[in-house]
Parts: sequence; C-alpha cells; structure tokens
Amino acid sequence: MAHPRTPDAELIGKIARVFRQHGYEGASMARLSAATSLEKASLYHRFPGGKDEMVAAAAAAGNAWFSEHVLQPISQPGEPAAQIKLVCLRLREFYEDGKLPCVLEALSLPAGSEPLHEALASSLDAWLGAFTQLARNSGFTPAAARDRAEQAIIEIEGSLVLARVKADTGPFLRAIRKLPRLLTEPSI
Amino acid sequence: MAHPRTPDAELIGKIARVFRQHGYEGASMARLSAATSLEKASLYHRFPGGKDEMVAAAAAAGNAWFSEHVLQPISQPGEPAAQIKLVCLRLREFYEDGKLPCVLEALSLPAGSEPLHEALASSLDAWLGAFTQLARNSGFTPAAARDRAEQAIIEIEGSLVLARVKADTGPFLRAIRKLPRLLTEPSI
DNA sequence: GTCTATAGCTTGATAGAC
DNA sequence: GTCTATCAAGCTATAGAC
Repeated sequence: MAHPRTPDAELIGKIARVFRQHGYEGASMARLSAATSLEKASLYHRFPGGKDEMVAAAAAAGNAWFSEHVLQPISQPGEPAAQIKLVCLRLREFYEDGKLPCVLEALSLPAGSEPLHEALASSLDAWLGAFTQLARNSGFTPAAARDRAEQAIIEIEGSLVLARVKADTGPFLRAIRKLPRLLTEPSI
Repeated sequence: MAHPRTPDAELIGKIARVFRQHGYEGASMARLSAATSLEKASLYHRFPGGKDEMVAAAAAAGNAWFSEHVLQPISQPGEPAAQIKLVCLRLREFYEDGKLPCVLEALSLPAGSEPLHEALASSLDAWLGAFTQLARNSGFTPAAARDRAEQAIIEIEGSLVLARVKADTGPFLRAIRKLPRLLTEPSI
C-alpha cells in the first residue's frame, strides 16, 4: 500500500484530548466537531474510517508523544538521576499536572475495538520496558527493576484516578515527586 | 402476578455492574434492559428519574456494600492484622479479583451529574478515613497513617487499570497481597 | 409491575454543492 | 477541504394495555 496521507498533528491533538476526557462512548461526533471546529462531514473526510480511525489516530499520537518525550530520553545513555528528573517533567506535561486522564485508562473500557485494546496494551508494555531499563541502569536486579517499573506506573495511574475523583491534583503531584526514589534509588 | 417484581437489591446490583463495566455514557438503556431482563419501560417505572436515578442508586449500593463489608469491620475494635486480612478478602470480592473496574473510576469521567461526583468523592473520603484509622491502630503516626491510606488506595486503583489494560489480574492480586504490610506494618 | 408500541431527539455516517 | 442537508439507527423517555 502507498503511504497513507499524513494527518494534521494539531487536529489529532484536539481529537485525542476529547477521547481522553470523555472516553470512547463519550467522545461523540458532536463533541469532536466542536473541539476541532470542523463539521462532522469534514472529520469524515479526514478520517474515512470514522470514530474507530479517529480513536486509533489519537491513541497512536499519544503513544508517539509519550515514546518521544518520556521514554526515548531514558533509552539514551546517561545519568539515571538526570533522566528521571526529565521524565517527571514530561509526565507532568503529558497529564497536565494530573488534570487530564491517562489515554490507557480512558480508552480501556470495553467500548473500543480489539485492535485499539491491543495498541493500548502494547503502549503499556513499552512504558513498562523503558521504566524497567531505567531501574536496571540504576542498579536494581532485573526482577526488582521490573517490580519498580510496574509499581511506578500503578502509582501514576492510581493517583490520576484519585486526583480526578477528589478534584485535587495533589495525589498525582506527590506520586510524581516520589518517582525518582522509586525508580533510581535501590537503597529505599 | 405474571411478572413477579425483582427485589430492589438484586435489580440495583445488576444495574451497578453495567455502570461499572461501561461507564455512564456506555450504560445505555438497552444494555441495562438486557442485564436486568426488564424492559426499558419497567426500569423507568422503578426509577422514574431515569439513568440519573439509576446511576445514583448504583453508586449508593456500591458505597453501601463497600462500607458494610470492607470499611465497617475496620471500625470495630480488634486486631489490625486480622482486620486487614478480612479487608483483602472483601476487596478481592468487590473487584472480582481485578476483573471489575472500580465504581469511582468508571463513573468519574465528566459525563455524570454534579451530585453523582459529590457522592463519589464522599465515598472516597470514607474509604480514606477508614484505612487511615486502621493504619493508626497499627502504630502509625496520624500523618504517616494518612499517607499509607492514600498510598493503599492509589495502588488498588492503579493496579485495576493495569489489570484491565493487560487483561491480566496479576497486578491487582499483587497489590492486594502487599496491603497488609502497607497498612499495618510501620517497620517497612 | 411489566409489557408493547412509539414519540422525539441524538448518534454515527453519507451525499452533493461550492 | 469544508460546508449544508440528510439518512437510518440508536438513544432516553413516555403512553397506555394487561
């Protein structure tokens, strides 16, 4: 197949935000139209596959941003202590200090298609792998590094839920502040 | 009586499960009708307020079950070590070993009404308070107990998200296994 | 109290003008 | 590429028979 036409990044960003905030079923064409300032027919022109193609693009864009700005710095050689600081900064950016739900969470309710759920699981695996690598570089054993990575992601996801229910970003910001110790200090 | 009335508790239980699995917008009347084996008109007879009344009843029922079976045992005088074991059992029951999302999470996306979100926040507060009390009874200082309680709930909520995305209950079951140390052993 | 039937609106998606 | 106009299907909710 030929290269699919490169979609507009800004457009997909706006679409992705609607899916993150409202989930798959809550992201109606009316909301997507309002958020993008494009009529529904125009959205279908850009995404002939409809909502399924839009949510796939949103998930892919979220994964791309996350991979580039959060995970890729970890995969470079460097000081773990410096790397984790950058990761914390980028996570606060990605989640807007805890005000924005995680793509993985918002789209993992049973509404989405099977390929979407596979994409989410694959993104999570990449995240786990990168955090594991960072922990290993900090001196953890392979098994301990895997545990720390999972623990870190659990705390991020859980704190986002608490922050949303309480309408208070505190839990998320505290979870981020704990990350360096969790992932790079074997002596806890 | 050709069609005996389904007991309220059983009916609400079935409704609550739909809301937990699909969220507010995904819990359509068609799904609620199928899950309860009641026609839509019958559901409106029982809940004249429509979906809003149903979701309120579901949240209240979830909160009632949780308060009675998880939180109330903690509020009794007793050995923390024994109490936390019961709590773990009841949590595995409530979340069906990690296969069922948390009510707080599923209903906290911006679809619901304001009273619903207040009810969810209030349920979370009660949960935090009960876990804090348990930690205090185990010898934690008030501040440390509060931290442990929040940490415990973060790990439960986060592990549920991971379990759902990975389609693997492992993260949740491990989080539950860690709970006794987290909440009742100040010497970690 | 539950049902069938239906109203009225919103949804996802399409056709065709410009 | 975006728009207006429209469709069929789905949605929440109601009316009225039994």
